[in-house]
Amino acid sequence: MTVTRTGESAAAERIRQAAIASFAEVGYGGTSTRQIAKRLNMSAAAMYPHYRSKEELLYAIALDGHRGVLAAMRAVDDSDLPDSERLRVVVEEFARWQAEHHELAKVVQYELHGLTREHYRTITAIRRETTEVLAEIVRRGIASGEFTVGAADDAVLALSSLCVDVCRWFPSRTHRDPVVLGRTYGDLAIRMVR
Amino acid sequence: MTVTRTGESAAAERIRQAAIASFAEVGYGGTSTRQIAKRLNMSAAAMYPHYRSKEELLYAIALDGHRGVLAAMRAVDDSDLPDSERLRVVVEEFARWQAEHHELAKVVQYELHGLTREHYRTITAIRRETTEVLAEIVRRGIASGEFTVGAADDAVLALSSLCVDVCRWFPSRTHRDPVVLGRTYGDLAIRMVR
DNA sequence: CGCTCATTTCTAAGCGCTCGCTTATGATGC
DNA sequence: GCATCATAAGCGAGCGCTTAGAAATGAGCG
Repeated sequence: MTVTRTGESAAAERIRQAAIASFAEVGYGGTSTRQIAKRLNMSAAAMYPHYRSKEELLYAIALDGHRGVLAAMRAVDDSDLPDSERLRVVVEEFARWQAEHHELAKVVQYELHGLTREHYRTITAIRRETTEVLAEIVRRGIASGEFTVGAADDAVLALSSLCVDVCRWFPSRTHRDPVVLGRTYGDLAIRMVR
Repeated sequence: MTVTRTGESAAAERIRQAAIASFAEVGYGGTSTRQIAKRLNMSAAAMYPHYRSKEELLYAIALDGHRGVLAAMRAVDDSDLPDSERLRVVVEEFARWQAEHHELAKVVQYELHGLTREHYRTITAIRRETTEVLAEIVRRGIASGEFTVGAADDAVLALSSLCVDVCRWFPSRTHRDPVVLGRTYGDLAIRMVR
């Protein structure tokens, strides 16, 4: 997941990683471009050949993160599975991803206020696709009678909330393993809708 | 809930409210003391007779918020109720509070990185008390056999997550009424543990 | 009620520092 | 030898916070 993407220099990747760490720790507004550079023993201006501004750096991170979680969920979503199993697997992966990438996830979930209006819109469009993955499963489960929960929208909202919030506290004294956490949350998800 | 507290000037209250709005919108690091003053048509220095620093202002807000949600939950917690009803009422109130005070809640949940180490410790101590309110209910429900969920700790974590995350997205197109949201979340909570 | 006086809370100005970002220029590698 | 990526230096603006002093406030008292 820290694989260098095609068409991107290793330095750009390192800058993004340093920015993620700092944004997650003290927020976008609380991070200066000089702090990011310092983490890499670079000069303060070294970022600008790779990202034209601090906002573009945030946008690149947000785009990467949102695409990452969407791809991860779609990769494990299998419409041939029984509805309960299908939901379990997807929630497992959602929660696991938030734990595994908790710093990136923090930026993705809490620091978007630093984006321009246009960039923000692009990001929320991807977010809607992520929600839709869960929504389709829940709607089908209700239609088939396998889920007994009343309102599909509310259940989807709650399931998303549950998973998203992982990045706020992970890791904790009691939870350090993303896979174990995923299994726990997968179980709780099924309890909630069935 | 916006009642002026004893021993506090009206100006201090107005400054806190302006700071909450700005911290919630662009983060603690993204807010300058001049921006807070501007919202009140005050000079930039007007804050300092009331709060000795920007960090003390954040601390006052965080303290107020954490005490508020703890008091709200304790006020509705009734140990004579059946475990399910008891849990429902408390979760209802927790979720409702996060929705009702979503700006304050955002600061309380996401901006604590601006606190000194010592202030942070004081805050997390209050937070543990809040978790404990839920934990006692869940543990008792499991002991009595009314709840079938396996791990009490995991269930408490998930219930907290569910409620805390409300402040991240509230209000939305589909959810604007804190009381209605509370009822929805109360139901989902019981489904999760029973 | 009107008046005084100490205290509190405001404003204008500004200190030293850091901010995001640009420029000019030198090093690096296909 | 040309594009790419780094650097040091620095621009104008804004940062948290302090100071000096003016205005507002409220208690005590004739």
